[in-house]
Amino acid sequence: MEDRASPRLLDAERLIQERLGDRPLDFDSMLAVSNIYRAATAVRRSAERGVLAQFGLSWGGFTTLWVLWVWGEMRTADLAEECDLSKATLTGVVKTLEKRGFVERRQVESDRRRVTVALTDAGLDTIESLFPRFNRYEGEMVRELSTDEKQALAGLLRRVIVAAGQA
Amino acid sequence: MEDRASPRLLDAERLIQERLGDRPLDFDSMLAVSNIYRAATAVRRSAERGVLAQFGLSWGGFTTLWVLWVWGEMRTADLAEECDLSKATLTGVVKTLEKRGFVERRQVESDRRRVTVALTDAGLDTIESLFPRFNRYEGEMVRELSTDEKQALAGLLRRVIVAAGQA
DNA sequence: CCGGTTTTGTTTGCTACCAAACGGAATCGG
DNA sequence: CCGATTCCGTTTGGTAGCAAACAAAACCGG
Repeated sequence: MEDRASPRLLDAERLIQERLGDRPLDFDSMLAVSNIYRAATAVRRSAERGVLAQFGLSWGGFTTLWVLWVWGEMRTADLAEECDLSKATLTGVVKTLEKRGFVERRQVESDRRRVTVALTDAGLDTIESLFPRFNRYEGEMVRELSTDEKQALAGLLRRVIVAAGQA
Repeated sequence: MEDRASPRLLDAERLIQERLGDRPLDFDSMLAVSNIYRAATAVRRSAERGVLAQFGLSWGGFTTLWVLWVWGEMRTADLAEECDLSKATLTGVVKTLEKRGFVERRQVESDRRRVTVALTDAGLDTIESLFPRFNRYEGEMVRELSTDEKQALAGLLRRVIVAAGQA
């Protein structure tokens, strides 16, 4: 069965194979990995331009808002973990979100090393109105896949996430 | 069939569903998209730490070297396109690669607006010895998948790339 | 208590990434 | 030719991202 939807991508992949075909390489793994990365870039760029820009948010900023919405006020370290960012990066993202008035920092009384981050009212309003739109946009980006295929894709990726984390 | 390899990921996904389950959301699309992004981050980080750091290269720097290796000397705009980066970003990446001695810029005689980028001898040596290692590492990161599954994954992602590009 | 250790978030220094503005070079219509 | 336009790569100004160094606070053994 031919992949009618993406002749250009496949052509490029074939050309690469022609150029490197005489070497003993693992093309299946190469194409799987490079397409993961390309897809992530495409998805991020599209969402940032198509939805997030209107709210003045980057992908990382959106993710942070979303995590705080789902889980509520959180300590910095846990928030970084949940957003899949280093603590250092999170400090910067939170700084930007504070500037925009979406979140606020709170000193923890019982342990003054600690800081929690929470949504402001404006942040809550924003994520409440943004997330349904974002989710519809996600649907657009994977509209070519059936429900089964979306689930299969998520499942395959889950196994890659685990394996890459251990590699 | 349960997904034994990633209980934590699935648990987190279930918790999110519990928290948002009363809203009319498209969870299949949400999980597909977020796992694409998570997998790309995992793969990039793992490769940068496990292979590229030894050569003083970032993911973007490696990609650029690789494209130049496969396709040969290229004009800036084409190189940016092939690396899936903006021209502005590519200018910076090339600057770094020049500093490291991996590539060189060349003025085009016939059109002085144009610049080409080419591998130096050091750059060629580097990519020749690096790429086989990188490719083995790619294999490690997707080791949990069979050949068929890798190809299926690449195929599904190709369709997402196209759809996201049009969304 | 008190000195050493661990924990926690921030800062520092660097690279990467983009959009938009720019400035020099080529091209095209007249 | 020449003025307007288009083309090309870089610069500018901003956010994001990491590792490593850091400072302050808490903890712990004696």
